[in-house]
Amino acid sequence: MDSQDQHQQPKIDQGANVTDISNTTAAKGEVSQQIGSPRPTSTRWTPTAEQIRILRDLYYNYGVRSPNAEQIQRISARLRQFGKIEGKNVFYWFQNHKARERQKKRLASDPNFHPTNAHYGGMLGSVQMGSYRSGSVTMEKKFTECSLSASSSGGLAVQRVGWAAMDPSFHLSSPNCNILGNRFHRGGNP
Amino acid sequence: MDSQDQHQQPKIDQGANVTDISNTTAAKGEVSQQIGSPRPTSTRWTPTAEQIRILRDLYYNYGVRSPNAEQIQRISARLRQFGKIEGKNVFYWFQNHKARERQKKRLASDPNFHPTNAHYGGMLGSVQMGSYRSGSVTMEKKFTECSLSASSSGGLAVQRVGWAAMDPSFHLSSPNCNILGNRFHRGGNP
DNA sequence: ACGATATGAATGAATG
DNA sequence: CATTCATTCATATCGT
Repeated sequence: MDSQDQHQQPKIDQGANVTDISNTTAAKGEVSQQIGSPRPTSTRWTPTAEQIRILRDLYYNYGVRSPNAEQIQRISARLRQFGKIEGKNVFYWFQNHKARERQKKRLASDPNFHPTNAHYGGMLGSVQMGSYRSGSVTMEKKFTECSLSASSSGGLAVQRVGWAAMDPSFHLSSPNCNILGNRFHRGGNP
Repeated sequence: MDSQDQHQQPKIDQGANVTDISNTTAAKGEVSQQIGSPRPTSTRWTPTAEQIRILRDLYYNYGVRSPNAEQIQRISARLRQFGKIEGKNVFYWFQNHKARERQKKRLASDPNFHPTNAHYGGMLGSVQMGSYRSGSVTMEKKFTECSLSASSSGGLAVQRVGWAAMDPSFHLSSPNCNILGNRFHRGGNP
């Protein structure tokens, strides 16, 4: 949310772009709206079958996981010929795809992994963080710049952890210093 | 700029999930900590509407982008009256907001020309502090002393990090006083 | 029609 | 600063 927008919800505008859906493939979840629809349906990008196919191909057959801005540009440009799409859609797609794949893996290997969006407790045992995670996981945590505001050398103090140095309360939950080490590196992604 | 980023406003309650119970991170003490809680109180900061409003105001109307430690302290102190918050939250907020605004540009459907010196006006209808980089690519001036002094002004409204609040004429002008004691490196992005 | 699920979008928190 | 990861919210879509 960057724009100073505050509006929302009942908004179903969207310029109703073309987004031609040529063939009526409708294989699976093919889009099916727009085309001069009196009601501006759809608020979010609904990938076409071709777009998904290509994205998957890039992901699985070409190992694309986190394309950079340039790649995203190229990819989205290419996919645009199959329907409306923006760079952020591609960005989110890879982001989500990777994350969910990883999540699924964790879920599979870890019997006691948080139920994410569970509708009601599925998990028992009030676990939270710390422990388990067998395999090749690294609890890697570095205390690199833990040394609060070294000095103003050069005129600009290290902005890193700037707040840590300035917050008097600073109670055991400082990010970089991370005494809690709440970050477990994801088990290598295949 | 068709992005209608929103969410998290329709529900003033916010953060409350269907099955979620008493979230309301708002103006309440809210005892965090999980400890056998049926719902592990989220560990991360969930900004209230007021807090976001103020942050955005600082960002867009006052050009605050990378507040330093003192400023972060003041800002968080001010925001604290609307809900639990720490300095790091403010720090990250600005950090993320800025980064995402930039990223959005990079992922925008149109190819940006990088940089050399062209400042590509984007979609910001807001101030976006101009470009007073006056020739020198690197003007590393620090205006740290520029801030502060406000303390008893506003009261009800935002305290506005001082300087800016004192001069009405500055409204939407150039926050030259920049809280950011920044350094313009790599002429490309403002 | 729902309810469940899949997935797009947003964003707090970190890391490099 | 930019990149990445984790979580969560919001919906489109599908199943029954």
